[in-house]
Amino acid sequence: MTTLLLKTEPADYSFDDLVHDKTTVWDGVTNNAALANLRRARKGHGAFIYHTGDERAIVGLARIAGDPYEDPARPGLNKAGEPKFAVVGIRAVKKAKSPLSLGAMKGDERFAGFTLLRQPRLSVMPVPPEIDALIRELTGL
DNA sequence: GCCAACGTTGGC
DNA sequence: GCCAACGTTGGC
Repeated sequence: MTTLLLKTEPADYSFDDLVHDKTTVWDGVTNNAALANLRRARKGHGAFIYHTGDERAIVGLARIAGDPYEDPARPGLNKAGEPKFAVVGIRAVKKAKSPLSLGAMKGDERFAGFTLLRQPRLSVMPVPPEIDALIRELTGL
């Protein structure tokens, strides 16, 4: 059971939008490392939603609604002849009682080494179990 | 296959 | 608005 963290610019698509829609297809990921992480999602896994831009905080929890699949809108193949782009359906679970800000994570040594703090621009990443537990504790999710 | 130039993300 | 950190593209 691997939890993911998904970044989104709230002006483009926010957690509140997801709550309103109930489900959505998480598409538009182009970076190969992010796509590799996205493909590791499995139905039922959790996914924290992180707002970039002015908010810079984990704001809610979603659930993977089904296994990832090829993006029908971008039917390209990679060099290995496999689908280049993948998407995954997610479902809103709960909004965080208290959003967990990037600053708070940076100031908490228990988050040291977390990919979110180390790898800028990566929009999809796995959340290790101990970080997962910490985020749930601090956000009330 | 290398690498310079360019584009994008996203924090500051 | 700036810029660091990457990724991508294209010339060679």
